[in-house]
Amino acid sequence: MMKVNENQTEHIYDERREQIKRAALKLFAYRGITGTKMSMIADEAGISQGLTYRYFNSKEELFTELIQEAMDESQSAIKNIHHLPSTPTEQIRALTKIMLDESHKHYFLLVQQAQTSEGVPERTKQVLEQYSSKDTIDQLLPILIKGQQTGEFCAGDPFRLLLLYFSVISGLILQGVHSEANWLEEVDSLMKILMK
Amino acid sequence: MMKVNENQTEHIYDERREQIKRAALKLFAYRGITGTKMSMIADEAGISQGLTYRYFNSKEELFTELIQEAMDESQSAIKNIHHLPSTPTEQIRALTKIMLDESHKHYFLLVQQAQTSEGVPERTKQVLEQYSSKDTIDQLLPILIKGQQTGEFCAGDPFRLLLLYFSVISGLILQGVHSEANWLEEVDSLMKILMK
DNA sequence: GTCTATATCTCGATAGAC
DNA sequence: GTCTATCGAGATATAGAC
Repeated sequence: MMKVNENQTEHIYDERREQIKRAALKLFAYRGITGTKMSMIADEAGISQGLTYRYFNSKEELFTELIQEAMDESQSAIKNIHHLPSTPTEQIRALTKIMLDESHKHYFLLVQQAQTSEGVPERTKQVLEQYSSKDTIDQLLPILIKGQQTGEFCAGDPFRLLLLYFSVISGLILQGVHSEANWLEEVDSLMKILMK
Repeated sequence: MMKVNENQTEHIYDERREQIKRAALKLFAYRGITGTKMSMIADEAGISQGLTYRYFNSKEELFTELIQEAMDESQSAIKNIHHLPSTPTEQIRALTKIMLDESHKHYFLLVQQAQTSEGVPERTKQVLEQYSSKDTIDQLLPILIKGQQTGEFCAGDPFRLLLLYFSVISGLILQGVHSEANWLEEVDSLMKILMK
């Protein structure tokens, strides 16, 4: 008969954890780990600074957990692409749109921040390497090669082409942060990089 | 007869200033202003931490001076493009190569960092706005429009096309930091964004 | 569970010896 | 001119009251 209460307590606990993570994601994505203070995260989440440490042992742990989530998220986005039964062009277009989409932006920004700035803790680097951009691209290689065979995509080293393409997308997301630009409408312009 | 000594002293002073600036540029570009500690800059320059303050009043001043320099540098790169008497395609290609070039990379990265991360001091923001990316693109508009008239470039809003293109370049530079990729060979792939 | 208070540390900036 | 020592602000992380 203790069960219900226990579950409820656990539920509240998880909720608060998520609340802190949402606040932290937003801040980390825009300001990086060194530029984000724990007090800012607490403010954004509407709780006291000290309480944050009841849910996360350190700033580093919080940051790393978010990176892990972001990686999982992008992995599953790529997995889903393969299940869409359409042309390579449409598959890449769909993935591009997901990446540029408002709801995924923070995650991609966070990873971008972590990969480019050097003030990242050792523990976090390990998570980043675990799913390297190389693996991500390896998964997309079959799609690109098929597109080259059908004549939709241009010739050239498929790996290098994909690396270029996704570097471009990542860069655009970062750039768009301030300019308020919405590159979603420019997907076709971007895809010209891959097209014949 | 004091003149010679005075000049020499001044020369040594300027040399050291440049030495600090070189060290700071490298660090700021990769780690941002909040991720870079004055002690790191001093280490990189091979001097003591305290000495840095004999040459710059504050970290902010050092950062802002570098931003100013980076802006001047990119402005003059764009000015020079107009004096090259060649086709629009060649002009844009030349500018792209300059931006991706090793020697300019740090400057472009620094500006990128400053424009995207939020922990930037107020004074620096003013310098950034002084030469906004809008002005930069405005200067290149005639080239793009000419290219559209000659049929080299694709149709579409010239401003939006250029903004997209230079966002792509900036993003690539950032992305390339760690992957050691050299996108110089990919200039033609990138320019497909603009081409017919 | 949550907040306030505080110990501890890190960093920017200054002071003073050489 | 340069270094070492140190101050003071602000941040992370902990402790203790409610």
